[in-house]
Amino acid sequence: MQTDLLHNLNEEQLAAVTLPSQSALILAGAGSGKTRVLTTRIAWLIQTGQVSPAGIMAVTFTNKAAKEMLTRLSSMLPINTRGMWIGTFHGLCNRLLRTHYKDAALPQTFQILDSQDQLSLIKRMLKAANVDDEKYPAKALMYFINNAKEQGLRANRLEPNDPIERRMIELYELYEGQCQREGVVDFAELLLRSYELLARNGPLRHHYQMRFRHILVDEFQDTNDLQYNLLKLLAGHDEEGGGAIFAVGDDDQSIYAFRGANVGNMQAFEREFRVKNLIKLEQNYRSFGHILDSANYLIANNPKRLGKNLRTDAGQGEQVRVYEASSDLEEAQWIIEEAKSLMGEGVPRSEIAVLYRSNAQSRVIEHALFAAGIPYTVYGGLRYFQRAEVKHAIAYLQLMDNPHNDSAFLRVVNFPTRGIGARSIEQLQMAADSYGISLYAAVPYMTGKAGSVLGSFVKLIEGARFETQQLPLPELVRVVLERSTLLDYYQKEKEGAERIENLEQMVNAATQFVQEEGFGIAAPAHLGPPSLPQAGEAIVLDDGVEVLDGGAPLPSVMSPLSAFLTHASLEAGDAQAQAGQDAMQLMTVHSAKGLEFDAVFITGLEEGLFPHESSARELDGVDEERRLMYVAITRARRRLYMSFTQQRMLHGQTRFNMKSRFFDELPEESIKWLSPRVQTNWFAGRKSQTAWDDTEFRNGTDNRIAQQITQKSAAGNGAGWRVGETVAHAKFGEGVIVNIEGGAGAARAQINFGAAGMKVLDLSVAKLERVGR
DNA sequence: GCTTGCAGCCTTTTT
DNA sequence: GGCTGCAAGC
Repeated sequence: MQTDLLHNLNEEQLAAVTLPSQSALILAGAGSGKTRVLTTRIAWLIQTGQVSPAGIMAVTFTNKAAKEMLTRLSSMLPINTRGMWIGTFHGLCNRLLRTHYKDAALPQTFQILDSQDQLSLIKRMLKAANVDDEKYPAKALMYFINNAKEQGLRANRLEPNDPIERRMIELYELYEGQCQREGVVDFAELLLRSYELLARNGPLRHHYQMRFRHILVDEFQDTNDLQYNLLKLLAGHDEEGGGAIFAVGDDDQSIYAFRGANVGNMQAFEREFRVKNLIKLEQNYRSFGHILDSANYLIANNPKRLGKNLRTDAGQGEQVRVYEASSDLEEAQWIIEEAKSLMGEGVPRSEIAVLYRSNAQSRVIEHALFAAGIPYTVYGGLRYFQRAEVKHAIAYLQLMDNPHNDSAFLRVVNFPTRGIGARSIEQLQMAADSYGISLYAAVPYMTGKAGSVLGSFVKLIEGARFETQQLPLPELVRVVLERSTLLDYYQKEKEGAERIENLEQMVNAATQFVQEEGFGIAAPAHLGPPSLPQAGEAIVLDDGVEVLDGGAPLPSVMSPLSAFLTHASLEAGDAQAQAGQDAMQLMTVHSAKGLEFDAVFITGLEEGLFPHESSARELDGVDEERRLMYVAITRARRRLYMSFTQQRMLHGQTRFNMKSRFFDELPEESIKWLSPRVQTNWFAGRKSQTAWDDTEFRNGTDNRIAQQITQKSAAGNGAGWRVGETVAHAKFGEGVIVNIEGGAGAARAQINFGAAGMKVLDLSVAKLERVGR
């Protein structure tokens, strides 16, 4: 088995896997065996004795990817992978901070806020500080804070440009204080704290630099600046004797710039680490020729690429089938017809995927599938650990582990109701504020009825904690579910059955967690898995304090409860649970990344939707949309469908979109148009247009901008102007009327002037001319 | 303290 | 169109 390690690799893959111990960049195209190269590289390094399992760190972006890597690795090598540093950025940072919590100035039981928690903490804070939430919306502040953190900036290092920003910075500072008091940490904080810990603590940094000789990074194009800097620190980039970084990525699949990912990190890495070996994996093992040609043609329209062309030995295969529907309903109907015939040809339902740009598009398709009685799964719904009832139960557990978590306190102090109203909480909040302590700690200062009711809540928590001290985690969870009366509460609810089920599922989740992480296994967990070199090596820090090396498995640094709570925040529980059911797959293009299917439908290929209208406003926005389209195309193995529609209901309005510009960027010979030449009588006065006849796109002034025409009954409105009509304005040039509002006489028109932007003009004042077409 | 109704929201997503 | 969050009313 082990000798076969390098057997089935192609030349490029082999070269990448067996590179010398230097930093390297692997440009891995879609379907080129990227994960395979990563895992084989790790196995090869270990097998050839270049490094021990403890000397490897491998970072991914999702838990799923990390799990996949671990599974494949253990099938390649007879080693116990538990305790190896393979995980997500956040997971590994958590591990580091748990081990060195004192040096990171965190309480031992610090808890992790997910985005929901973070937002509600900010809202609560803004309210308490009497901040005008019109002027400083919680979401905007959250965005501001996360953004700053992702650039490695604390409040005291930010320079305000205006009074608003000055206030934002103050609020950022206030937020940090609140988190510190509560002993909670948001996602970005996990990374920033880790970065600061290593940056400030020389011996600790040095220790990890010496330990991790090989750092492997998956999806490198998705790293943000903070992550990149953390990697630089760990690899000892500026210092002597640093380790090697093996970065794998694909600039063409960078689709997360909107959340801070910086593709530029790839070039920066190449430059800063003086990468000698840039290897391209261009052999594709997934798709047939016409599909790959389409992807290659399309992406060639992007400037600023590192450059790469996928090829296949599989032959041309079938052409890409394109369909123009008359409406979104009809588009859905067509998908079903085609899917049925695919199933008739023996394609399993789970091998048929329907992709769309935004979640809102799924509804119509779901309706149609439901009516047709075809089983389907929608990805991207509410995840297990985010469900309200589960969050409630988690909050009880959080309070037992860290009572100063105010968010958890507020969530359940009166749920199920126990007569603690808004007024009591207000008083409690005041007491807490005046002493600068948590709500929980402030309870003893309360008097009267409120005092006694709150007191009994505290007793409930303390009692549960005492009672469960010696119990294994799953038992503990069960006891808490009962003592909190959550189960009773939902038993009485009419619609509570599913919630009860979810709560009981928590006991199972705890059982599974304990098994997987090795809590409560007969052999003392702190000794680590047998095949791993002793990971709990002691490090002596500056202050003479000895700490364990962070490579120690979780059971030696955390209580089962703390660890379980961490797991709940870091791993939203992708328990889509419907596994086993053979169902068609519905998802956004974003969530399809990394997956593949025999047949793929890319739907809603319309200007304004895909590329999305908001992308026009962003720098290089359309390029990112094109990469998104590239990702979508390369999901398909054998058959690819694309569709667009003349008319679509979105946000309660009917929109008439042009077909996507991306169609113009595909190779003609790879495309097969399925729809007949449909006459599209959008509105009188406009030449009817054939769907795929490009001449109008190419010759028109710029019809691409003339999108999204909102249908309104324009008749009788504003001096006979019609929605959709092309007009000319002395200053703004040519534009298309997008909307008309107000009655006759006081009518205004919203007009898209393309380059000059969207304007609202008063029709009785503006001098407009009709442009005959 | 709970239910009801209305205004405002709406790109993509993981941790 | 449909969901969420908040305020008014019972």
